[in-house]
Amino acid sequence: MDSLAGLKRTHHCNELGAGDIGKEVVLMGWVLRRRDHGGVIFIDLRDREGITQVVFNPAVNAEVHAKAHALRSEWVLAVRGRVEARPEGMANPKIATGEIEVLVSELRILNTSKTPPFPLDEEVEVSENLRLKYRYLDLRRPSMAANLIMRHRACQAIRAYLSGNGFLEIETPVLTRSTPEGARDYLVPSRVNAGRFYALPQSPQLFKQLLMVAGMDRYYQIVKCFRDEDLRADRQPEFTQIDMELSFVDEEEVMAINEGLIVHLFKEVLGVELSTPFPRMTYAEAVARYGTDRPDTRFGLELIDLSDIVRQCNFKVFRAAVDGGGVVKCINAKGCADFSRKDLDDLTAFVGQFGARGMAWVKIKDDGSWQSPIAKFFSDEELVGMGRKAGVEPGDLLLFGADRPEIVHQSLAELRLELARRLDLLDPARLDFLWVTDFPLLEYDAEEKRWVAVHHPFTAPREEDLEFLESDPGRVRSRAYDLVLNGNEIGGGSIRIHRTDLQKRVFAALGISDEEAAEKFAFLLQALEYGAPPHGGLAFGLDRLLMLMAGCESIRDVIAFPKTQKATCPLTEAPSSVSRRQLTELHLRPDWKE
RNA sequence: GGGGUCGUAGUUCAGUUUGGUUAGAACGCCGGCCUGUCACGCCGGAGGUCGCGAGUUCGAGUCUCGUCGGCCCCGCCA
Repeated sequence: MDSLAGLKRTHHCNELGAGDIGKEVVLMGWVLRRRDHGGVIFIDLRDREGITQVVFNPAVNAEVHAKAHALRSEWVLAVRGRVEARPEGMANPKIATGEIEVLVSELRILNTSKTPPFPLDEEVEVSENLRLKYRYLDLRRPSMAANLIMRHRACQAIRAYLSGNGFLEIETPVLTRSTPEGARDYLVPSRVNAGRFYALPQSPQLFKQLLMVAGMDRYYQIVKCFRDEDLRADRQPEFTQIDMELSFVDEEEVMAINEGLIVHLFKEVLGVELSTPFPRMTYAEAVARYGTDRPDTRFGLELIDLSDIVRQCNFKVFRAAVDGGGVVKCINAKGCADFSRKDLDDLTAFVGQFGARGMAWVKIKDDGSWQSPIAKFFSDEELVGMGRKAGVEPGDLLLFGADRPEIVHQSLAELRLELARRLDLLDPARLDFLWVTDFPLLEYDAEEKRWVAVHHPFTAPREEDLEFLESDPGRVRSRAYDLVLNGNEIGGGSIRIHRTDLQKRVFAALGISDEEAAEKFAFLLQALEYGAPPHGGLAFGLDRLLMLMAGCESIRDVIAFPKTQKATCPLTEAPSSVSRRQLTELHLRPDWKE
């Protein structure tokens, strides 16, 4: 093994090109592949940035060539040599440095390596568990390195933009207090205060409001947040938000500044020019047309409301749904009348996951007649009415949902996406941003038998709806807004309540008593009494945003050290058990078996 | 808490439907040959608790039950 002493790297492995021919250079990196011809030996040398072919020629330097015979995958090398043009017709267009190679005159073996447990050349998919266990190897793979480089550039672009727009980057505590509402907290026991616990923040929500009261005017932070809930492809127990808050603004200004941020980010990182303002849609319209508050607007297949038409019909399922306060809606899958019985059964099972108890369908035949198990239940007038409203043409397929609105909306919204996947309607090149506004302030939680905040309890209600806060809470709209990209919620925020009296009224509407509010939120209510300015903000889910920008299927691919679906880390084997003594110090008595 | 799916060589997989000789392939690895390759090529070789545990059977990678783990989803995630 050799020393680095006296040798300095001159270039990364992506840098050299035809313009460098003749230069003496020093490269350092890992052996990606070796091609040993017995005579000449080629090594693809890889570092974070790219790949360069280095050549050992026995005719040029027999000693160095002999040494190179021993090289194996992932050994760490320093090479000194001259940049040479590749022989005529030997250029490799697949790599950035493909026009040249480095003819090595000095080889130093800085470290050897065991044979890696999986190939690092991206030719085969490797199980994610193994990748996570050897994440330091997985991250050497060019695509993963590129994701982390992109993440860095995104964070730099975000900081530059926000700093340039008067935002201060201010850190908030990670050890803070548990507050009711929202996700389950990660708790940290206090050694110094027996029986007391810190909570890791679900978001810096209250601190950023306090910073507004403190006169900081504009705050941002790229910050870790923690939620102890079950994981998904786009959900990790710790994740990163771009968090911000602004004083003396209304929702228009918050949205305008964030459109600017997104435009800047996509230009800097992806070189994509976006046009603003982004389209907007109210929550009510989004749910009515798409069944969801985060519609993917890259394709049609919108929901069509037939409730009024079938109100009196003879099909019991439809009539009962409407009579019971539900709705009947359909999707017109244009040109899908050739779906087989099995296709329809699959789709019925698919919507079943979301609570739909069945799925009626109609195929429109070439002569315009309806082929359907349920057609016989409808009058001509009803058939004509439905057909007209759904815009049917021969060859179309109508798929129906009839139930409580939540079930119809969720199942048809998911069905719409499933159809789009099957029909290949999701254009990966398109970036459809959409602001969704006018969310309801509260929704009724049947399980808890009380009203809960749709966004969070500090969201300001719309002034003109305030009169209904006590009499008809579900009717009150909030000053909240979400930003949606291709059907993914990438950010959300609101104008906050900045007056104590209103905050107390909202707590009351949420069934939080004065005593409980005083106990849990005293610091916030008190702060609002000392000249809190009008303020509002927004937070982006950075991991999710980067996942979409990188075209990945999972946020794990844009996080250096993510956790598995069971919230474990195969690399460190966290979470781990701890010593009896540590528990005792924390005043915890275990009730589990070792 | 629930549903689905996967677990076989270092890796990616086939074999499981219908139980039956010595569990295969490709890549990787090791050795040999090879001076223009770039997923180099040619020859040879090593490498397996079939996730784990019970059960059924003359016999289990294959069937049954349980269990552990990965991934996807529902619930949950203000």
